[in-house]
Amino acid sequence: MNKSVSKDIDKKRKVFEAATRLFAQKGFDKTTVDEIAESAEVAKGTVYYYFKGKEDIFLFLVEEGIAILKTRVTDALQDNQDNTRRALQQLFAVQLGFLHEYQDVCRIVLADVWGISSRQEKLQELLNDYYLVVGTIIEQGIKEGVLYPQNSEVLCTAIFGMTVVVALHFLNKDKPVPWQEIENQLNQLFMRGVVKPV
Amino acid sequence: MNKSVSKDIDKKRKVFEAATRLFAQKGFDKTTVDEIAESAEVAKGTVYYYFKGKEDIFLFLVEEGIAILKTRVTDALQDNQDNTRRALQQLFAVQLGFLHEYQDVCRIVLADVWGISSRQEKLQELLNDYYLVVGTIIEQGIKEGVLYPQNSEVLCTAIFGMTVVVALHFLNKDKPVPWQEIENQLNQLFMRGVVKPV
Amino acid sequence: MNKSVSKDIDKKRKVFEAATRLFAQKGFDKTTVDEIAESAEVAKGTVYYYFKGKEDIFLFLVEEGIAILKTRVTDALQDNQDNTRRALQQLFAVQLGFLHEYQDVCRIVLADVWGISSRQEKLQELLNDYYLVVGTIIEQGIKEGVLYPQNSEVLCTAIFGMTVVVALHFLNKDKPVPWQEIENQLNQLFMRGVVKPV
Amino acid sequence: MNKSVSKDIDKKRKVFEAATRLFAQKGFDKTTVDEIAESAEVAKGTVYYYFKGKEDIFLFLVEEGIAILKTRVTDALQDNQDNTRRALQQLFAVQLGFLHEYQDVCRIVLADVWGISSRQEKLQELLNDYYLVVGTIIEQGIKEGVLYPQNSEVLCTAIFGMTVVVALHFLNKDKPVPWQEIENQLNQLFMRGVVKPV
DNA sequence: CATGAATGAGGCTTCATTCAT
DNA sequence: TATGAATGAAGCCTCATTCAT
Repeated sequence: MNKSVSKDIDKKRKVFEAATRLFAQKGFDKTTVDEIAESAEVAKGTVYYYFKGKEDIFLFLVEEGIAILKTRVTDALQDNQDNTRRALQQLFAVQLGFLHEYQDVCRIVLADVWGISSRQEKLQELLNDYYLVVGTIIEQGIKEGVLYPQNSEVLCTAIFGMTVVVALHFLNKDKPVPWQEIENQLNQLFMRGVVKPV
Repeated sequence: MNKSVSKDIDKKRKVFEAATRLFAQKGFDKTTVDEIAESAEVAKGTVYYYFKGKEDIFLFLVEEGIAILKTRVTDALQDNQDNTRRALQQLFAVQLGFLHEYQDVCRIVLADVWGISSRQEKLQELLNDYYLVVGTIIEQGIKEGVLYPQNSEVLCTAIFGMTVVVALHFLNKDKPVPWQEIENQLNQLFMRGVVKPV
Repeated sequence: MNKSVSKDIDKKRKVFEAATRLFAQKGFDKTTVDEIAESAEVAKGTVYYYFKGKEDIFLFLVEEGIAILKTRVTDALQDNQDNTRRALQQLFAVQLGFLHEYQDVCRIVLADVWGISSRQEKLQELLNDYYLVVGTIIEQGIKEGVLYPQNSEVLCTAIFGMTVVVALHFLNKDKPVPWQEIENQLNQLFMRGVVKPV
Repeated sequence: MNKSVSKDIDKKRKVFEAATRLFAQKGFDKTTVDEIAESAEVAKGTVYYYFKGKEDIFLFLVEEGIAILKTRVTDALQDNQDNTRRALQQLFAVQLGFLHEYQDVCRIVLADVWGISSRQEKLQELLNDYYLVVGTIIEQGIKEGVLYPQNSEVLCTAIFGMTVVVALHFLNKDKPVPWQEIENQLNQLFMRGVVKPV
């Protein structure tokens, strides 16, 4: 009985994982349900037993992904509530770590967040939720005088954008990603910019 | 004869523009050739008279887009070869301007650039070409001692990522985009970071 | 044990009744086994425990329906063997009463009886059986000189057709069906036609 | 060029005729688009080039069928406006003639007019339209004192029902249908009933 | 040059049925 | 006796592409 229960979860998870892999590789539209089923080693009907449809898998997957990122970031920021400097450093670390672990989900999100279909609307909602979390810590830093005054919306989208694009760029290459170097450099960028003072 | 030639060019351009518009609105896959033809006010066969197929329109469009961006950036950098500080400022201005003017093309490219399948490879090649241009000026700046020493690949992908994601984020909202504010803020980020010195 | 037996019967009946309801509402093909199971408040497997399949439920239901009608008509006719006039009156009364009481079954049967494929053949056989019963009384009436000489096959199918179509027409409207008026009018039609003699 | 035009019409008509045949034989739900295409000797895509979908074919077919019947009946009734007796006789003749020619459409209508899905609603609307035409002549006959006073709605549905069911019953047999005998007998039914006066 | 009728491969989804428990 | 997870055949429909004119 234990076995059957674990098996059930197995099948749903297998579908879920196969879909993530394939969506990241080929995009939502180019991925067929047949491929998902085959890659998950279940019958096509099984996909529909656990999910209402292709769209449903997508949403499930993205929601879960962003939820995890949000949780991690929230936790990290809360642990450093009294130290904005450290909080920002943690932000980079957490985002890069997430990219490392969940690069597939990130690719999916990035590929679909532009455009205007209904699917994207839901996605942007989720992402905006996430920006809010980061925005809060930034505004707090500005109020405390730790950060220069500036538009927090610009800043947190910039942070997200640079982290993600840098990471995905390196992940696309065959060489191992210099995670530590990236993290350090982004931190430096934040601490002093890139242009030396005159 | 003059008339017929201008008409021909007209039809090809109309198809091209309709495709751009639709790809940006609904994505490559969700756009049908029927729609393109209708939106361009030509018969479906005409689309195939001027382009080899849907994919062909896409490539045409993307190549042209990136070529324009590359030209603009190259020009801007060359005009400021002796002043890295100004060159970087111009880089932001040009990138943001391009996003503003060609947001349709940008959406299309960006929606497709993050996967790892075959079509994306072509795209990434084009993008890497572009990174090279930007990388050159950065390395020069480092050598000249104007920029802090750092990995130029990280920096130029970071620049690209932050610009793009910020711009598209604001373009997706209904309000007008605060282009000037964004440009200033990204410049400041580069000049001094965001964290005040202790 | 008593309890379990009564329960069993309960479940089979519940499935049967749910199926009847749904078949009448949405037709055989548009009704799914899932719906039947849900509507009967049993698991899907249970449906297959009691019936060989969807088709089996259908046949069970139709056979039972026609059998009831046949019994009622036979009884009514036998009670009036010596009075053809009354027998015909009873025929209308019984048919209309049956349509009233079993309109679900009637809809199901009637929706399927007019094709010419294999399933319908079985149905038409059952119906022909029924026609025979009615035909007998008519022929007797003719022989006795109570009815005008005529083709009994035409007459009994006409009786069936007019009764059914009239009844279902009114059942499809939202207003209450004027059963008594219909019965009287059909009787009058048989007694004197609708056209006044010149 | 003439040829191509006639060919075009040909293809649409071929689809249309194949669908009619199959719907009548196996019912709407049991008929697949593949079968329609194959039976019409066109590619599956062609079916969708001319019709929006299976439902669309159905509607087209039924609308056309009922429209023809309505026209014929209207014409016949108008030709006998001053003679209700003859008008009724013509009504039987026209209905039976229509059943003879368009038995497929009739089967389809009959099979689908019961039940309550959206498809049927449209159908019942069409049929009610038809009843109205027949109802008018009946009411006129009553007003003129040619017919016995009675509910015209009951009468015209009864006429339709008996005609159709009788005709289809005989068409289902292998023997040739005794059209003349049926027509005469139904006329007699209307002129004097079936029961001799005491 | 330009057209649009015609195609057929391929995608998404539904659902009756089976079977291990 | 009763269940419900799992299946896969089969249906409907879309759409990029071709080709005769």
